[in-house]
Amino acid sequence: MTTSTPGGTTSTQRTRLTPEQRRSQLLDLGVRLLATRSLDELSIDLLAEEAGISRGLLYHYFGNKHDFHEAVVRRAADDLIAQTAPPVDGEPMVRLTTSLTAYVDYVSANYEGYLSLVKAAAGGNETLREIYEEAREALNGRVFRPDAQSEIVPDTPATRLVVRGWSAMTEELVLSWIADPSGLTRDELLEVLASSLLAIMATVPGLPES
Amino acid sequence: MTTSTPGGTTSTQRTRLTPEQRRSQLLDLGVRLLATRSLDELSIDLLAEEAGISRGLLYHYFGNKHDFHEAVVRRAADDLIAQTAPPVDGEPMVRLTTSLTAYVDYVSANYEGYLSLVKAAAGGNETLREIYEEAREALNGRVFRPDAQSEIVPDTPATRLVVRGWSAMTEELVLSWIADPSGLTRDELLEVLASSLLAIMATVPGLPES
DNA sequence: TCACTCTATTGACGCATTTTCAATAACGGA
DNA sequence: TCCGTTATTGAAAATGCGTCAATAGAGTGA
Repeated sequence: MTTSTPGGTTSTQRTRLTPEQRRSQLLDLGVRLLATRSLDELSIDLLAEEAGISRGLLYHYFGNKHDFHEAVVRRAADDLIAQTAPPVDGEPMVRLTTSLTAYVDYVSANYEGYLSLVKAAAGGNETLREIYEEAREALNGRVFRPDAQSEIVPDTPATRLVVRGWSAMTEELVLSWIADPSGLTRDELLEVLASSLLAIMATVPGLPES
Repeated sequence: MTTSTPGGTTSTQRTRLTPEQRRSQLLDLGVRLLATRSLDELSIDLLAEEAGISRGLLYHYFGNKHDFHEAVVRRAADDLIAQTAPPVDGEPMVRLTTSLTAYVDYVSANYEGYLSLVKAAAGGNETLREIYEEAREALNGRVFRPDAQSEIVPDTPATRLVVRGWSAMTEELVLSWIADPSGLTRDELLEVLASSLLAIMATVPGLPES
């Protein structure tokens, strides 16, 4: 004799949203929660409670915990790329500076979102790393110019490598600076970032004069 | 009727080690296994099987899975610091170069161990990050000189920040270079790393002439 | 205003993995 | 050779992920 009355005495009050609203809510929440915790420190229980939903609903929208994480990271990455797009034309260095400024301001404004992205990259599986790599590549690619000779940096294996390094430095600098801005103003930070790209490039052996 | 004969027919053969030996074995194994998997992809079952022990024993030595992870990361960090210690005296730049060389060679030789350290840092909880921070700090500190005026870089908030950035670049460059060494020889890489530290420092505003 | 349909949402169950703990057996000393 | 200490075990409890049939909001047509 199986009494099947889910809910029991106190019938729970449901709030029914459109799929897009719910999905969006969950992703936003995920970005926030995953900025400070790692994935396995985040229980579905907590997530569901914070969102005010049942555990089951998460599985309706995202297949499982990892897929959810992936979706969260992808949202953070897309957001980053979209909001830091460089201007289509102008002087190369001006374009770079503009893009850099947008990057610094974006990370300042979306510290949590950016952290969930970065953390996922190092800690996570192949897919997560790919999402991060893609975002990183999109940012790095702005340093090179597919067209014309107006590129800031010549495109060789060595410079590709070094730009990766500069990119890592930029990320670390911006995150650390936000955590403790004493020592540099925002503009000084930007100046250091832009100048150091050129300065570092000058140390790479065997490059044609720019 | 509860037959309580653990082991059943085939009595298992135990190998009894001293606590230090066992701890060491488990940590080494952990470093190796966590280089390619993330913590939740590593089951205690697998770990126990690889080590040739029962699941229970792991909990005797390390309280739980996370504590084990922490111990693994701490070992990797200690190892790194010990093996890349700079010479006690000599020209500042020579000491730096020596230490840098040791760093590059260490990461080359211990790619897996270094990866478990780095992955843990970014992906993990507060404690893990602290362990990484500590190691990073120990490495960065070598750029500054607590004594005398023979320091390579003056010690100010701004330079502290920038050295962090340079350090992140170094890590990224070395890891990427190991993954794909085309483009630069080992010596060229070292040259780029050392020179770029100076080059980047030159871009920091408001520093006394060195 | 009232069925009626569609589907967002739920809660309990099944399963895998972690964690606990009393029982067991290897080693060293007398 | 016996004995005590403690490294080690295995089974059972606890915890957390994932599934699924059942439930209830919200719009629609009469």
